[in-house]
Amino acid sequence: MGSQKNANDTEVRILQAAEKEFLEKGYAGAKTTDIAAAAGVTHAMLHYYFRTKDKLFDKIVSEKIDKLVEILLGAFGNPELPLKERLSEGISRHFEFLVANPGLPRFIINELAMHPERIDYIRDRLFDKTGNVLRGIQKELDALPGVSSDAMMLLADIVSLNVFPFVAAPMLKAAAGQFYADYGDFFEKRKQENVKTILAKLNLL
Amino acid sequence: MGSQKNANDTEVRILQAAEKEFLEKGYAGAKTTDIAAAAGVTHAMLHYYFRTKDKLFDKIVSEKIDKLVEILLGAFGNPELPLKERLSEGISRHFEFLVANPGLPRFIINELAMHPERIDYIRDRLFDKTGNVLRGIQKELDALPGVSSDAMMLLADIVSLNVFPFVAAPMLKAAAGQFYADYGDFFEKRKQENVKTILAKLNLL
DNA sequence: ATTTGCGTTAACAATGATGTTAATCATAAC
DNA sequence: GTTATGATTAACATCATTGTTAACGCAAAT
Repeated sequence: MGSQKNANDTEVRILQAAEKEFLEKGYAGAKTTDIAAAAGVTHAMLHYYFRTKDKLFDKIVSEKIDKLVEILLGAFGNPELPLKERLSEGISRHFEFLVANPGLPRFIINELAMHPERIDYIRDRLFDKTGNVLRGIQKELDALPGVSSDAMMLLADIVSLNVFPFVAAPMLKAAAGQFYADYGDFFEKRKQENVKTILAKLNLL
Repeated sequence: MGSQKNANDTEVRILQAAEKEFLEKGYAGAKTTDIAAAAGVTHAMLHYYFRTKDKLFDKIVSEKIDKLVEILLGAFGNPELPLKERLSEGISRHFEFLVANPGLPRFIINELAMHPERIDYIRDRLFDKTGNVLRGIQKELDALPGVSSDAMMLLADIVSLNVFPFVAAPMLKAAAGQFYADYGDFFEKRKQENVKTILAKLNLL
């Protein structure tokens, strides 16, 4: 099958440009013409490959949700480790994933706020599996002396603490700038702090 | 000075409709015609009172930022209370403010992500004053036995824990639904949990 | 070398969104 | 009751955005 110049290369270039635009500006803020321009093609190509803006957006969303699900399961789903290591390593891995994908949480949050139906897609992929992970962690929590904790709450704690610095980056950047010379300092310290916060709560320090 | 029917009433109706639309859909997603329709007037009125979509949006953003600043200072800025009460009451007040304004955090977060310049506006109103509050809290933290903590980090912890349930509401709703009969249960428990998390971290329980 | 077929483009069509303007209406002031 | 004024509307103008289509080009297959 022949092609003029790039063929399938342009398809991925459009996808990459679309990802960047959608993550930065959201569905309504991103314009198909801008995406095409950033990909270096006419915007007709975008329609040629993906038919509509919606379909293109859908593709990005699903891909990103899958990635998110994968990392969450991977980070906390290792039942070999003792609880303390399982949690501290899980928190760190989750945080580092966010460092590598800083725009992702805000994107997902907004998408779910606009289209709550899509939560079903997440539930199907995530909660069946996390259900087991959470029940496993719950068992270990119940065995902890002097602490009554709830695995669901704990997961909410962890995700809250880890995600917030990324969704609120500009605000924290300004706030941290008053106390930290370098924003990178603040960020790195933040990861350790979150581990500390969770372990302290469980009396595991 | 005469008027046809409502006069200044329509101005506030437009503002209310605009607030709702902008909070729900963001700047790009909200349409001036929809706002006008929701306010029960022609969209020409919107331009008559506010000239442009941008100016209207600006008005909402500034108002909301002011409100946010006010609540943060009010919640944690009482130096009469001992640290433990100051924190637990601050966390609760902040959380309850969010219950009453659940869409606000996502709105502010997105606005700042799109227009980071506006952080200057926040800094001018907030950080001069929070600087003092934070330094005051820091002094008390330094006096705590066996804990080395950082007021800036502590504030980040608190805001993270409190804000996340609201920005990630659909996700948490689905997740909590697996473990809690009622989402309201989860939510109320969450407030207490956040107080507990912070106090545990400071060994104040 | 002709045909076939996908990739690509430019131009166009249609719709939607923002912003403007001239005319109308209601009310208060005189 | 006439006038003056601000509020309101309908209609319009303009521009941006999404989506389509017809023509063109390249490369491989025959």
